[in-house]
Amino acid sequence: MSIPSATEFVDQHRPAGGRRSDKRDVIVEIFLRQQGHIAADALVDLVRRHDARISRATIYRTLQWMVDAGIARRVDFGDGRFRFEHAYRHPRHFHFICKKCHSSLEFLSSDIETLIEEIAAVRGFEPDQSVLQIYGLCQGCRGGIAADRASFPTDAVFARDALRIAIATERSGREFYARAAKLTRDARGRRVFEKLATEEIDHLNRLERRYQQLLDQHPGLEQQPAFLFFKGAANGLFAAGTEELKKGVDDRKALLIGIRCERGSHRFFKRYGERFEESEGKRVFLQFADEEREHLDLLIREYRLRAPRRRRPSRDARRRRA
Amino acid sequence: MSIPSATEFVDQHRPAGGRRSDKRDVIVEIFLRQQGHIAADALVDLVRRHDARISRATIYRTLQWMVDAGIARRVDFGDGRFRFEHAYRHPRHFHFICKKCHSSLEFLSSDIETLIEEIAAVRGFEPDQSVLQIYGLCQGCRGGIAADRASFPTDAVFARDALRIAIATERSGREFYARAAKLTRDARGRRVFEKLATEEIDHLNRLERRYQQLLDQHPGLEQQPAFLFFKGAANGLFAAGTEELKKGVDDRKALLIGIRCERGSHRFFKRYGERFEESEGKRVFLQFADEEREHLDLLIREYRLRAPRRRRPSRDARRRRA
DNA sequence: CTAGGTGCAAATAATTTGCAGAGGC
DNA sequence: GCCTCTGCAAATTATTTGCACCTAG
Repeated sequence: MSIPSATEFVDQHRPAGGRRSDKRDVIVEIFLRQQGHIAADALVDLVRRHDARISRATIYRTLQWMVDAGIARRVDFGDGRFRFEHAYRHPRHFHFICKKCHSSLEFLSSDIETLIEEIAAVRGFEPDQSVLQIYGLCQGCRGGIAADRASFPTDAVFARDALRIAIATERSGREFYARAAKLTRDARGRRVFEKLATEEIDHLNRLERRYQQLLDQHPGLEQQPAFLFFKGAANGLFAAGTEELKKGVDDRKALLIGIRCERGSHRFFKRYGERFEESEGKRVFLQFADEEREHLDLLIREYRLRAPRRRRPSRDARRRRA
Repeated sequence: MSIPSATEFVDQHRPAGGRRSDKRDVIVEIFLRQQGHIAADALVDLVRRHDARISRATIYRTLQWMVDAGIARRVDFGDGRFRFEHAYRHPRHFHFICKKCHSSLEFLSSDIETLIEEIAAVRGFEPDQSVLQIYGLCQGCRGGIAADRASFPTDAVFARDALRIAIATERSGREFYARAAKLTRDARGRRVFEKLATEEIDHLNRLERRYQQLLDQHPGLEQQPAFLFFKGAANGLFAAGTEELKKGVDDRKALLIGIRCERGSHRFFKRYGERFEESEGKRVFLQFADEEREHLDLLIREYRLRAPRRRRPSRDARRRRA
């Protein structure tokens, strides 16, 4: 389950019944080396520099082949020509497009995607892919400081942001459980929350170590602007639990609240992670989802072990028995 | 300040130093009669049916002229040709595009637009216009019931949705003030909240009358699917106030809370209304914004009138005086 | 041997432009 | 009369295709 190399990535996507060809391999290889998007014509230039005998038609055909195979995506900035960007370690995303210098910034927003899905459901539409392009002026062209166009692999930034979301989620979980422990009078319930809080701290530490590792691997990564924006993920998950705390909570109830939170977290990360092509970021999402799932299973087992508190049989029952 | 007719709309947008021409007028007139979007070629057919001597080039040139003047918008569905839609009583919007039957549904989401602005600000980008196209399968092509393609003027649906948001906001305001009145122990504070609640009911009634009027004007309008989606507007505004109620509130504090809520509401509707071309929906937004502003001013005056409660001078002060 | 793959040149398709003449102000 | 608008045909631009040839399996 490790991340494939570029060659493996292409091989995985190669359609059955196709033949190999040196020229196509050259074109694909040069294409995959590109950061961001490239127009067909620009790719022709690049390829020609390498081998002048490769014709323009072949390059167009290969581009089409890559799009069909899922190796490339065709994007349209509305200026009458298509650009292509590769999918290798490069999730689908949205674009800010500068009208002046024609540069573009990439980003993704889980919140926007969630809203799109909600609205589509209301209108009975089954969305398949969304194109969001925001035209305007970039920082540089507005006379501000130009954002550094250092070409970090999107994948690394994506992984970083995925980890940041995971960390934010754990933090918010830790805070919730700590607060819950303070508020809970029932001793057993309190102990459950305390344990949950400790576990969140453990998990948080692990995530933070992994984050640090990633930063060590890519010096300067932390300063890269955000790629993946999210608000709902971390904020929404624990909100529902807060209300219930007021009613007083015993150990089983506490476990139930924990189960609900972990399940929400698990689902969000699972669902979101599944949306992406193989990449470090996808792995962060899915791994975190798995970890939440494990924790969830543990809580469920714990819940089942604790028999419901014996209640004094009701007056009716006592009378009937007598 | 009434809504201009189509002719007035064109005249308002006509650039200075241009000359009139019958042919162009014909093209513009036929174009403005269209619902939804139309490809240049299709417009050529339509215009030719009216006057066969108008050349293709003139129609392309007029289309360009309309886009420059802000009468038309050019939209790109990525299939290699542009479509045009007019701006007259037709706010900018997003599209669901069916990959099978090539139909399209229009919608707008204040929440998505807010998120876009927030993200743009973080990335230092100054957004000017956003293109959001969601490709997939429409209800009809999925084998469900086809949505009725009854061609309601977008403007009417937009106005309806704007009123719905305003009504939802008032409702949530009324509920908040009623709850606040119940929770407030201080008699003067309670009376302030009670008065606010009554005022909201008045306002709500007025809005509902207006809504009914609109429905009477356009039979079948209520059944049209939603065009404008919103979640944040009504929900978010009164949330902050709820926390404060717990701390106990006197009349001045109650007024302050009311002021904050009305101000939030005013700002949202003002800002959102200003984004649109002249239309019934824009008017609903701006009028509602004005009404909130009036209410706000009233509250502020009321607040100023009420002197702060006299406090017993502190022990230090008494000692100093002695 | 045969189904793809490739090169070349020609075709396409939507849109734009040069230029001569028509027409609004 | 001047400057803009219009019609026609030719140009442009990015992309696709027909066809003869090539080559991997």
